Order: sequence, then C-alpha cells, then structure tokens
Amino acid sequence: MTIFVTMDKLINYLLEFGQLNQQQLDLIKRKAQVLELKKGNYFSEAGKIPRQVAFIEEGIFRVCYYNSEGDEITKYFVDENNFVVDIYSFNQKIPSSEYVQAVTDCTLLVFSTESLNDLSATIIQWDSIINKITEKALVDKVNKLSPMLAEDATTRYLNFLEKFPNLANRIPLSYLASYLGITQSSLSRIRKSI
Amino acid sequence: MTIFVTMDKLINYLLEFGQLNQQQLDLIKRKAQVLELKKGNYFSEAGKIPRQVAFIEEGIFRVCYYNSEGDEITKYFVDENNFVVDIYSFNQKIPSSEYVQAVTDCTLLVFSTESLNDLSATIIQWDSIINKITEKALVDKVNKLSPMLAEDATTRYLNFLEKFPNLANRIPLSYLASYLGITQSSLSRIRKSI
DNA sequence: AAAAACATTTGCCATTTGGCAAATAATGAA
DNA sequence: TTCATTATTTGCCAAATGGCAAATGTTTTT
Repeated sequence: MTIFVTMDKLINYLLEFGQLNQQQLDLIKRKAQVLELKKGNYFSEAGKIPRQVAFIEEGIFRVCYYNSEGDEITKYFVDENNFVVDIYSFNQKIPSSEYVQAVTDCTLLVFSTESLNDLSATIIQWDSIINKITEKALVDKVNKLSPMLAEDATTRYLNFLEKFPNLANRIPLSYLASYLGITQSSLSRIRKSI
Repeated sequence: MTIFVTMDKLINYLLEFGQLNQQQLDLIKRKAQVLELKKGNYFSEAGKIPRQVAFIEEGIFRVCYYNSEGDEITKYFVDENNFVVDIYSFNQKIPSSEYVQAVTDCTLLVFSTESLNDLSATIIQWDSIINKITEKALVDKVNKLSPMLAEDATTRYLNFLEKFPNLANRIPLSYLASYLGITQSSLSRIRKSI
C-alpha cells in the first residue's frame, strides 16, 4: 500500500523532455519518495557525497557555499518544477562543496542513486531525458548569471523580484545579498530606494 | 588519402571521459575535419542553427551576444583542449542567439551533425562521453561566473590574467571589459593601476 | 515580560565604477 | 608615407557600492 500522490508536476516535467508510456510513468512514480523539508533544513551538505536527487514539487531551495574569505555565498535559487542536486558531485561520487538548503517549506520527490540506476536500466529513454534536463538546467544557470555581471545591483534585485515575487522579504537579507553580489547594507538601501 | 594529423589532444581529452579502443579512436579521427580559422572569424553566428561542433586544438574563442541595449557582451572565453558550440541551439536545432568568434588564429577539429550521429550510432559509449563532457563544461562555466559577482573588477581582471596570461593585451579592450562586466575606461584604469 | 541573540537599517565617509568627451596611440587603407 | 579610422587612455565629475559601527527592529529563549 503506497501513499497516493499524483506527481503530476513531475510527470508533466519529464514528458517535456521525451515520451514515456503509462507503464514507465508508473515505475517512475514508484521509485520516487515524497519528502517534506522544513524551511532552513538541508537537502544535501558540503563534504558529503550526494546520494539523492530531488524534484521540487513545492517550495524554493538555494545552493550555497563558503568562499576562501569565509563568506557564505548563495550561488543560485531553484524553485518548484525543477530538479535540485549538486550534479557534478553526484555523478562523480565525490564530496560536494556546496549546501542545498530549503529557503521555504518544501515538498520533494526524491530519487536515490539506486532508483535512478534502476530507471536508467529499465527505461530506454531515461538517460536521454535526464541528460536533456541536466543540460537545460545548466544552460539556464549560465544564461542567468552571465548578464548579471553587466547589470547594476538594483537591476539584479528587480530581476530577482520578478522571478521570485514572494520571496524577497521572507528570506534573510544575507541569502539575497550574496546571490546579488552586494553587501547587506547596500541591498537594504536599494530596497528602501524602490 | 587523408591528411595525417595525430589529433592527440582530442584523443587524450576524450579518454578522460571514457574508454575507447583503437578502432573506435580511428573512426573518431576519420570523422573529424581539420579547420584553420583566422583571428576575428566566426565559427558560428547568431541567427543560424549550429550544425558543427569544434574541438579547439589551438587558439582561443569567445562566445558573445548583444543584449537588449545593443551592447556586445562577451559571455565567456574558451581555450584549447575544449569543445566549443552553442550546445543548446545545436541540440534543439534552433537558431543560436550568440556568436562564436576566434580571438586568436585557431586550429579546430570539426564534427558535423551527421558525423556525431554516426559516432553515436557506432560507438556504444559515445553518448555517455559526450554527456559527461557537456556537463563538465557547463558546470565549469557556472562555477567560474558565480564567484565573479562577488569580486571587484580588479580581482576579476587578475583572475582572467591567470587563466589567459598571453591574451589580455592582444584582444580588443571591449571583449575583455564586457566579459568582466565593466566599461572599457574602467578596465583601462585598472590595467594602469596594476 | 525581560533578556539575549540575531537581523536589518542607517549615518558617515572612502573607494570603486560609470559617463562623457577630448587627447593620444595604434592600425589599416590609399 | 600619409591620411583616415579605430582603439585606448585620460580628465573631470557624478553615481554606485562598500566598510564600519551604532541604532533600531525582530525573534527566540528563559
């Protein structure tokens, strides 16, 4: 007896990247495990080898690390309808250098390494779908970061507001400031000036 | 009768990502076409669907585009021992939104879409190797860009100097300034101050 | 409720970077 | 070589951002 969850978001997302029949979809659903993660908790941590991949049903994560000066840097945010994982460490089976933290309460569909291996072995299109998803996720990150370098802090903040309208005032200033590449006081002033 | 080229760099690079026997390596070499590209010329252009992938044997490229203000932005540089292509447009078969331009004279090993399809159909590990390469290239770009946001312009310039020691004074200031996210005059001043 | 701990805002001033235009240097064409 | 074109540097000043510490506000603990 399994908990009934439609997993519609996941299914629709996967179908954007390849065709899957009902039997395959059922198998995928059986391999996914629902996980609720409270705001502030970590899905994976620096120093550990990631052994799971999560599809975000609900909520927002951030990926962060500590630079050589010891500053905590938010590398990017990931919201619902996306997978989140340190993909490089996961695939290479090496310890991650970053944290994946829930910035809101989150509902995840979690796949273990073993489940993914099973899916890869059973579903002929699986690898192709996963590779397309991975590639798109990474290309999107590059395309997001690249123009930010040429934008001023206010523009970067406004773009963040557009992408995550309800988040800006619900997360610590430090998360956002380090993502935008500015100090907390500058961000505070930018907020006031808008 | 084919031109004799060892293609050592390419072979060694591929072998970092998977095993290939001599027969497979020979096939790969036969599918690659040597292309010399003079400084300033384009390997691929915005508006066109990319139909080739290049391995850079020698030389340096930049990938650039025009933002909504019409400024030319250098998204990143790619040097020898790397593949270069607008991977997203290439795979999706959609027109690229960026230019791939030689910033020095370059020697390339070019693979057409058809060659890559043949290799994919013939060499069982091919897709896996290519996916690993793609993933690493993109992860590297994200990891390069992300900390730049928190660095000041001088630091970004010094890091560029470290990565491309011989390039800084041989390419137009505009290429480098737009990559660093600063104006040409600022870069000029930073240069003087070092 | 009070205290402690933590997060955000603000003031003050220094530093960095930008904008613009003129001066200078380098490059390429005739 | 000389002229024309393009690229780079520089001066001047304005705007953006940072650094630091104090003030204020918020949350958590006791």
